[in-house]
Amino acid sequence: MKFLLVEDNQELAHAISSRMQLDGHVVEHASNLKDATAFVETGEYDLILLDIMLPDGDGRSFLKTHRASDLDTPVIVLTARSQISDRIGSLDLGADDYVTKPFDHAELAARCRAVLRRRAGKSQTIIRSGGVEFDPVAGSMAVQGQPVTLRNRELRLLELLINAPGQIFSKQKLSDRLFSYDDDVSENAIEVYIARLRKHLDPSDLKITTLRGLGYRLDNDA
Amino acid sequence: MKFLLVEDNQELAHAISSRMQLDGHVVEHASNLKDATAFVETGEYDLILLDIMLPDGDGRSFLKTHRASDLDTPVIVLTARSQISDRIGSLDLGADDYVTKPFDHAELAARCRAVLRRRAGKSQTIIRSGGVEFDPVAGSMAVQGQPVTLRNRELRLLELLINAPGQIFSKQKLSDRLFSYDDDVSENAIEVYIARLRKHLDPSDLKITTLRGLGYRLDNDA
DNA sequence: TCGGGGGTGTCAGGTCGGTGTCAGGTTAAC
DNA sequence: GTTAACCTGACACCGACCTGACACCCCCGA
Repeated sequence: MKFLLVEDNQELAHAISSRMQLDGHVVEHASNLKDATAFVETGEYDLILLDIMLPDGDGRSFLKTHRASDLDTPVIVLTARSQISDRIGSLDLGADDYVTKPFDHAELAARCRAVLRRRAGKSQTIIRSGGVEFDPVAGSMAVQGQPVTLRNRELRLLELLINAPGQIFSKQKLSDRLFSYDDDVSENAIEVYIARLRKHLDPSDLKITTLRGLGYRLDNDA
Repeated sequence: MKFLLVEDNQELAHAISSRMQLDGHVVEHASNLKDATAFVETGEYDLILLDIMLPDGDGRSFLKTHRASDLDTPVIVLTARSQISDRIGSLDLGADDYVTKPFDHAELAARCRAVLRRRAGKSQTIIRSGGVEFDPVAGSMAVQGQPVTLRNRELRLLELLINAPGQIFSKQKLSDRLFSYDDDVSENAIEVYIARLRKHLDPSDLKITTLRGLGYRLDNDA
């Protein structure tokens, strides 16, 4: 997927784009409205991440003209916490979702996935695989029909893995997605969560395979 | 499907119609009651999205004459965030559903689908679930047949939850929906209202589940 | 203008569950 | 056999959440 990030804070912009690249997305970065407009006119994007406060104007005006020109690229608005009115107003202007700064990168990634999924026409968000039903919106899972309550972290870990079955996730990668910068956790934490998730998945056909020195992978042993 | 959108705010109108077009619908747009009447007399629509506050009158009068002339096109009313009392009348006048601004476009789309789907039967606004009868217009609720009077905030909270049962609402989302921009309330306020609503729902099968770190969810423990 | 009352949000104290760490055991690699 | 990576049961901590009490405010009637 190709994203356009419109954000004037260079540091934050770098953090976001590197995080998005972890997910395999291509990110192009504009620091102001002028550049953003130029980018949109010349390229096609799957998603736009739009900061509201920009040096040369209000992000909402961009959003407005963007929608007015019949472009239907989904937009997620980034706002500061205090500017609640911005979030609400931007929804009216056609934003697909908003995230308040400071935000968890894991959360932003989740929102992006949700928006893209919604846009793909799949209003059906429930993922079924190997005897597991997973509903990220409801935060619920059922294994062989039996409902299982997952905790916050377990949920997010499962969401990561199940969205890319068969892919190898290094512990570093998982750690990056599950935790934010400032809290530095030991790699063992990941091992623990993998174990907990494994227990939940035990009755199903989904197995988490360990690849020594490489990471983990979700497989379907049907 | 062919929709008629009656809305004087041009930006919002454009946002809505472009969104609806994404879903493959044709949208015609009237900015006032006069135009709306002309549209309805000349064309056939599958659904009407009707703003209440219009430059040349109250949308409800349009709704009334519309119903009086035996047209059974479903109508979804768009109202500003306000007291329940403001909405009284619109559903009595034959609206099929209403959405309060500001709204998620995804939510509006969902309401549209719901209205069109249940159009086969009768227009039904009272929600019955798990021993609870909820009438959002009258602002009344009954648990196991016993009438319960809810306060304004409790009503709006219940309304949010019951319209999307099984979905997780973060505290921030609930806060955005329940309160307006200028008053910034602590997250604890949400917790308090959840508790108050829980007490009311106690005799019923509807339970509000806490998902630590994620939010709340309305479940039916039938 | 005053007083009352219902609705509303805050606060403080308490509870409890998720969370990450640790230590010791197990397994794979060489 | 040695080593490093990984697994896992137990545990303590911290913060999210709950809740009873309270102060505030707006509306109403006197």
